Amino acid sequence: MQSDLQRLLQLDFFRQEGFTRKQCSSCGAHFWTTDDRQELCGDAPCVPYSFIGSPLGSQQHTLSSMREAFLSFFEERGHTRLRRYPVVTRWRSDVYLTIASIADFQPHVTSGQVPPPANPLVISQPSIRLNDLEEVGRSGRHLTMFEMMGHHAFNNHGEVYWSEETARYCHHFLDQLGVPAGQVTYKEGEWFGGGNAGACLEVLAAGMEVATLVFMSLERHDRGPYEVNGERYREMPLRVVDTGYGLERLVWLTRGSPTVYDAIFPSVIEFLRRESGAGEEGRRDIYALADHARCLAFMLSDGIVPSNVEEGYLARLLIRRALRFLSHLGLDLPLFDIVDLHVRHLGEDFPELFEGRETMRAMLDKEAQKYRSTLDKGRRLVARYVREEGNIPADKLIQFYDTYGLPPEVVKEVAGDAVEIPQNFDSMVAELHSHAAPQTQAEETSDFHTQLLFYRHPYQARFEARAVWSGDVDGQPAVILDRTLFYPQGGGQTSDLGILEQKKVQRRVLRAQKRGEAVVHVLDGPLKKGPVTGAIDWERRMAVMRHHTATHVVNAAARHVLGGHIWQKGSQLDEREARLDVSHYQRISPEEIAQIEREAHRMVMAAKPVVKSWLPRNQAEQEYGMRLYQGGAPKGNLLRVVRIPDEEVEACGGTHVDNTAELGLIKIVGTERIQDGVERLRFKAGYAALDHVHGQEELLQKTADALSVDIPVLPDTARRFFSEWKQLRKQVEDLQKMVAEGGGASEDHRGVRIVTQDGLTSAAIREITARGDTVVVSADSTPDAAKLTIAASEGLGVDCGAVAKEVGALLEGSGGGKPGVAQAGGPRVEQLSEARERAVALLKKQLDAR
RNA sequence: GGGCCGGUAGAUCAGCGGAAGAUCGCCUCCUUGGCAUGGAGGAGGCCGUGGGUUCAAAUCCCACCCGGUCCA
Repeated sequence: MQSDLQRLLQLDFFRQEGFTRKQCSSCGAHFWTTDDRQELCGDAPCVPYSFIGSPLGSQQHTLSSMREAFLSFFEERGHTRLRRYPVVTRWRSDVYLTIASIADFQPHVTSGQVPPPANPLVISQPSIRLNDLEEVGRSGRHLTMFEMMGHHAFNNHGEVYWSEETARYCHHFLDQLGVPAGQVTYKEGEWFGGGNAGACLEVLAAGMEVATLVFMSLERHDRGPYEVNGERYREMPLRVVDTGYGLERLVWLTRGSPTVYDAIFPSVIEFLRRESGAGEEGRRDIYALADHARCLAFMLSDGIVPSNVEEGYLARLLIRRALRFLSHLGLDLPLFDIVDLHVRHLGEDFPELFEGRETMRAMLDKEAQKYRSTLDKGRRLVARYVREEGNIPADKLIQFYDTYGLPPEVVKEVAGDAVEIPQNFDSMVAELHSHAAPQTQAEETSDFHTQLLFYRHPYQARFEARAVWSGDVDGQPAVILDRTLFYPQGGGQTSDLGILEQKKVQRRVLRAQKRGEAVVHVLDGPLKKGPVTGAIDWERRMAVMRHHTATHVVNAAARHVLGGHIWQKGSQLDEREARLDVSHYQRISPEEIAQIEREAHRMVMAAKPVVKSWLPRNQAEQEYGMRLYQGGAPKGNLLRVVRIPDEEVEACGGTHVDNTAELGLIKIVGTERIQDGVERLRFKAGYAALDHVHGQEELLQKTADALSVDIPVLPDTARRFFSEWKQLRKQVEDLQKMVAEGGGASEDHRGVRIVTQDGLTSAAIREITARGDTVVVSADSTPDAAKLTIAASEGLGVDCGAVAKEVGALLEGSGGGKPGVAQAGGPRVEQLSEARERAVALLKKQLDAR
């Protein structure tokens, strides 16, 4: 370890409390202990758990009592208690799930951009880590979801507290729990993650790590003087106390049960044991199932929708694992029932879990149903493969997994000895997907700053400004202005178009785009530095503003109609149309679309103001919650908040109308499924919506005209025409058979009937030849192509293919087929009758030659 | 976001350049006192949509729509 970092851990506190610094005789790590005889660091694997069967502490805790003990301990010592954050990270885009309490404050607070919501603060943060998934249930201590209790101090301008106080708090807290000081060791270490690093103390009690005290003081820098885990770091101005106490582990410590699962949700374990009747062999499945269900309770109620992408995929992964455990245990009950056990249990401390329970049930049922059909389909596939091909090679096994989602164990169930699962299956799958990491685009910067006039003056179309830079962008002339009304492309909203004028020279603005703090206007001709007059295409801007406000309205309407799990997953809008992608677990039905439209119009007709304001991030979050982050994770401390009172609040940088009444009409024109779990709503507002309705009416009218009926009877008429068409097609075939049987155009040749009848369908031809001893020649033509079908009953010894080949040449085309049936064709329509005669002649010749 | 797979009768699927098939289900009749079963016959297909290649496309190519699946 770096000596500078190490020095930080040589605390006066340790000396005052009678700790001595030792080096572990097993792993070599330095640690602090009050027990002179202690030679080992106290961490796994050097030391085994010693609390199982002999718990530590003065009382046995529950999750609830331990959490409260921790939070109030720090509250009493000047910390502000914060509510938990969601387990899905709406406020940041670099990770999907909240993996630690400090994740709540990254990157905005830890980078110093945003002040902490309180300082110092204490929180118990439900956190999800899926990296040791296969250990869950097996090891007795791994959990997919756990609460990380943390007290944090952000030492920016003034010092709040640092390592001495942090260690002291920890010591006192453990003391208050009744954990004897002699059982606790503090192991020195270094910590890194999320671009930061620092020294840390691992707090070990009875062989288990119960907390980590991190002193985050470094940030990544290419030429920094520190090296941690192979990366360079330098000191940063903000020093952060980042502590993480494992709630579940502390509870376990005070209960001394065989596993952490028995300690924290005994009633769920008990239920599963009773229902499944499983003994020792079902232990692992029961533990893992109970764990996964608890994790899912948080994931789903925090708004994750199972999907094949992003965090939704992680939820699906857990759901499918849980379903497999269910079936291993022979339990025939909905997964929701087990999740609900947790919800009812946890609901006292997290009442929000109760909301959206029905949605949770619907999503879980849907997933179970999907998984069942995937497995059914896969099993049939495997069974057929084994039947037809025999053994399943490794690459086929991988294909079953990768393409059809069939885990190898399921393949094994069906295939038995016909398959062998390779040891390195997982890495073979990984190999399949190894490809270059997507290149991250470097953010463009600029020395210039453009004042954005459209926020203050959203209804202004003309402005005066100065061109402060003139040059080329991607080979096109462009200028940067000191101030502009042109909205640069961003946040899903298209760029404004319009005109820039300078001394009678007019240039069209082809697009405006952001470059750092500047707005670059790309032009159809060059302009010089100096004063310019600008005018944006006002009708277009107004249409865009309508679409943007309509997007917020539709988002709120969709949430009202479909449920609280609806989150914006993206949006795109211009003057013609808006597209809003939302998280949802099934296709949106036409009825729901109608309801959403209706709900949207309720907001339009209520003529609600659209209020825009700039708020500090903490204030905005406090007033409006995480719902703000619909469009992704904005940067910086100051957020622009667009609010439709009582309906919708979003952090959004786009241009909006002042009142929902200005939207006029909102028409949803289509839905698409972008991915599993993400539905796209396409809609139009204002004149664009009206134009769309007119277009639809015109289509209807044209269709009605084509059928010479009135619009109201159109569906019936179309249905009638379609069924009549099918009926007539059948009749034609039947009549053709009858006509051909009647044999007006047939002759006998050496006991074989030769039928020449044009325009026969293939069904008729087959019928005719089925009688035996018959050959058929049937011609067909369009204005620019001629076709001849030649067919013969079985066993006549003629080769229709040869005939077709020769006749095709006559039509300047080609032909071929099987002996029993063949086609010939070509462009020479006028040669058709000659070709027909030739075909008959050739067939006769063949019959003669038999 | 990327990769792979698929869309054919009500269901499950085969066919993968030369006449749209199988199994189950459905309908009618026969066998039976009735049911299960057995037998005979029959109905049911814009071969996802739109372009293209070809004498000829369910089949090959392109685009789109719909679905499945794995990875980040």
